[in-house]
Amino acid sequence: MSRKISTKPPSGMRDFLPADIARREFVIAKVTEVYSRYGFVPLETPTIENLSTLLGKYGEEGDQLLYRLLHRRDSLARALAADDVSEATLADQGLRYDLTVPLARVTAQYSTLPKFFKRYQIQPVWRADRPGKGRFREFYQCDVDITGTTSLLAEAEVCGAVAEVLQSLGFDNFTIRLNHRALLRAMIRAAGIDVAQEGTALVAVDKLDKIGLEGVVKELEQRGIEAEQAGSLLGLMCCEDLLDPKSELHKLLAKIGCRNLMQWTVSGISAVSDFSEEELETRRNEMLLAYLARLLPQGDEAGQAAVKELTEVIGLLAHTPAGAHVSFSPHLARGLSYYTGAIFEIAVPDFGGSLGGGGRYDNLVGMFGKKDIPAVGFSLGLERILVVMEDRKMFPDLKVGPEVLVCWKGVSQQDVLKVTHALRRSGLRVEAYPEKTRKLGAQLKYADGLGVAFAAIIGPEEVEQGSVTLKHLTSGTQERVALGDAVDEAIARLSS
RNA sequence: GCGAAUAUAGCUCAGUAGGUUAGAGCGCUCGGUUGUGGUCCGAGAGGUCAUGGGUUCGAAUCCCAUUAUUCGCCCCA
Repeated sequence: MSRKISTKPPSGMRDFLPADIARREFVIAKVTEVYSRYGFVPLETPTIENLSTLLGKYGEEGDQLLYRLLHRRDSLARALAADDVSEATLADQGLRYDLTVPLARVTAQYSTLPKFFKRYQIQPVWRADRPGKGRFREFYQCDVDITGTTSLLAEAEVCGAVAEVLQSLGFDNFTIRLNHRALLRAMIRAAGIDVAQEGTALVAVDKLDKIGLEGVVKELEQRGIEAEQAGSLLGLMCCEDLLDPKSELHKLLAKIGCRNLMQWTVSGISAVSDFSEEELETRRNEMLLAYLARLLPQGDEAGQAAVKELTEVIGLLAHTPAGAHVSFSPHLARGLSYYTGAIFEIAVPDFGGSLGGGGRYDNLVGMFGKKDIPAVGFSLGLERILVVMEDRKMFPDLKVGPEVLVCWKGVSQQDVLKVTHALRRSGLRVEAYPEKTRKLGAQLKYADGLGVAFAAIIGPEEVEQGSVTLKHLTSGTQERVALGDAVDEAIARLSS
């Protein structure tokens, strides 16, 4: 025996055994079916991209999580011999980090693509991240994107497609959270926070669900943002809570001494008054947007435009499968830096982390130095979906492997193959026991372990009369039938 | 990147006042005579106790380092 070598796959990466593949393919089949019905076409791009393609698209954090590939052969020797040897000089390529940037590259590269390129792409991506539950270093994303238009109909289409995928998989209580990059920026401005602090502020707010209001204020203070500004930001981002004078948020702002609190409360009352009581239930999103429009300075055109855009998107989404699931979430902030407009994220109850996310990115294609092409897309995380579906036992009984094992004794291997093929011609999934055994029992035991429904037993007598003995393993009953149509009938009879 | 815990058979785990030959369950192999599995009974194989060093007459057990895994923090699908 040679030295022991670890047989585990690398950390954060997995082997997909046959049963895993069955579940993955089940989900992928639904995804492709829905996406193609929405008019999306498939695309695949290389595992490896040049670092120049990848770097600078995902923000600083993202750049650090890239898997980088060393130069090869002579150029590696040259890189090592150079004066300044670092991660940056030793690598020139990397594994793709997502599917959006490769799409942007492809869109910039091929002028022959349709003006409105609707593509879906289901491939693995790699991130040199710390693995955890539902979090891997190699994982599949299922992306849909539409390039070439700023029309909000595109937003509605990608959200509708994603919602329909989730519905067809059996999810009913998911939420598509919706926000807007420009709105986030407007809220930060309105709170009196320096735009340079935007990134750090959003990171802190993103933790709201985890650490609570007080926690966010503390976190923001640690990052050099004063309590009052922090409070104002929270007031804007959680304005729904402002409508309730008894909410935690109200107490917090009062404690901090937020100057706007009184005026904001009044705006809230007036925003609510435009809607009937019934409408407040059904049109919560529109009401919140109307409220936010009052909270932001009227002169902030970018902010007001963002509110208007979101209102339109929500109006359009009402006519798609996403309509009932969309929820305007002003504190939603997504990490990737390339988003420019609407941003989305999918949440399901009792699962930390999202099933997917997306948004509009109008400047990404232009970063390749060609003309700007606007785009919007949505990405589903396949493993997240699988984790949740497994937890909730949402999979049907997926058949995998053969349904018949040919067991034999006292006959030639030629006879075994003859019968095996005859059974396969009936459309059955058939495996033949490959080795000669002394005991038939060993073969039946193997059949049991395989999980096949039937054993097809042949011996000299069966070969003689061109028949086969079919044994139904769960019931133990068996019949000897002639090869051919009689097999189908016997299988149906024994299965029932 | 920081903190904590864990590492014994293919799998799940027992096993400390340091003491012969390291155990169990499951799984695996063989047997309980002819062409019938699951249950039952019997037998067997399988471990340099993560790796390297130290303390000791003696280490799976105590100490140190390394590696890997898991869980928090950070960030994300």
